[in-house]
Amino acid sequence: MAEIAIRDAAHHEGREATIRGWLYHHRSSGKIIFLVLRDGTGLMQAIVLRNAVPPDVFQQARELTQESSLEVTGTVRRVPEGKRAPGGVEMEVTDLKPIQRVPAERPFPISPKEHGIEFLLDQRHLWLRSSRQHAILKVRHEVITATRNFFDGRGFTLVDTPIFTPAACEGTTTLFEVPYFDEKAYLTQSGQLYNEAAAAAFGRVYSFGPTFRAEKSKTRRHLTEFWMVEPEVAHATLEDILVLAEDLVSEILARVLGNCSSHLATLDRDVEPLKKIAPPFPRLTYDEAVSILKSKDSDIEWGSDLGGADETLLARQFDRPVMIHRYPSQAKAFYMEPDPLRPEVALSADVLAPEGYGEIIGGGQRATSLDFLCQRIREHRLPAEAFEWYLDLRRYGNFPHSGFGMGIERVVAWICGLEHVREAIPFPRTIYRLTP
RNA sequence: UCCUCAGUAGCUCAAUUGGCAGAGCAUCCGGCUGUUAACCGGAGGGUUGUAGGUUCGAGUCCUACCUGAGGAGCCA
Repeated sequence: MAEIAIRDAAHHEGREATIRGWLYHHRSSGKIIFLVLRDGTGLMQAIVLRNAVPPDVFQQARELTQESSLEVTGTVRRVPEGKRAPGGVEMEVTDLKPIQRVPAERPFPISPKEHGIEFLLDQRHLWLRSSRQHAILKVRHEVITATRNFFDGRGFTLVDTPIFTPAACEGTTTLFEVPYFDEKAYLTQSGQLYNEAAAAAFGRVYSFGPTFRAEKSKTRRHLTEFWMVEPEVAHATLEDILVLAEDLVSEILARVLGNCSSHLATLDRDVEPLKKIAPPFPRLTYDEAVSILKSKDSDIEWGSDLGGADETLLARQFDRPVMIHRYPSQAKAFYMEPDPLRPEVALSADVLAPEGYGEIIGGGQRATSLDFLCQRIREHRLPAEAFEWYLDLRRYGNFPHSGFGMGIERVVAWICGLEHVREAIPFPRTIYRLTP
């Protein structure tokens, strides 16, 4: 007897097979019971007929509750003409063994009806089983795989950066402070500075891992813990990494569209806008962006960062991600290289996703001058001693280099068409949520 | 930190001007051989977020607090 995955059920048409999984839905109609099974690879309907199975099997099928775990054996067959079932094939059950029956006194909390977001987030450990959450996290997996393949295929070395850090990478945002024996440590908010050290050792590197920001942000685009991929390229200019960024985003889209069409359909995602994502992406200077925004009645002033509404307004002008470059230095991190032609702007860039999903990438060319960096560290009131090792990179074989960071959850939220990034990570952490 | 909104059954929500605490789903019992968030009949299920106040009477009005959601600022 073959034990099969639901994903492969169509290849077993006309044969007996066993499936191990969970009961997603069930409907009973007197002498016929419909069980919708879930095994992590898909959904399949199983049919139990009263006059075709032993009485105890029929009775056990009748008593099954939602999300009970079970093993079902039967004949795989095409769904009869005029009937519907997920996947096009169904199983006529010959035998059925409950592994654990969910007790009726304490049924599975997420019934197939509407629920509020607070309840669903409290039940996140169980909510993951729903077909919508399953589809989102499968897309997330493809986004991550595409990202790693992209860099691995271009000669990049994965270099893991520390999560405990001694000080801010960018003093502007809030850090999570944690006790570290007799001193204080902070959870990383970027692997950036360590990537620069690694780039001097390996040339082309990337880091991929969790990032923590203690920002008290309560918006659809923010988590306190999110995953970021950060490439850093020795001898690259701002223009070089803009090309890298548009190639990366385009390759991710191509892979997801190729491998996840059924998941995107589950999410009711309109894929037409996604099919247009290909290089080159439009590029705007910050100056051009500000004048476009002013012509659209934004009250932005030169020198300040773009607000969420500004980002959406700009992104709506284009059918693919838009790259805004050369921001005012005052709005950016201390390590950004000034534009030699206009020192008041930095060789920095952000990539804004279409359809109002906001900033998915931020990066730029790193400052090389030791004196300039010392001055900027003073201006930002950062603890100079914590950056001594970083300044060594300018003392020993100084080199121009550039890189960026891409937020995985924002990319997933955009591709899946989600209303909030909290669904794009298995267990979201937000300002008011630490559980489950 | 600020602004707005919301807390009533396990879940999603009603409850007229302040006047008997309700429905659907879920659960249990019964019916139905092709269901699709199945359907039909019945049953059980409540400290109305917490504390105080006004009133003959508060889910409803007032005060404080708690919890959550959406947004701003900040960011990926």
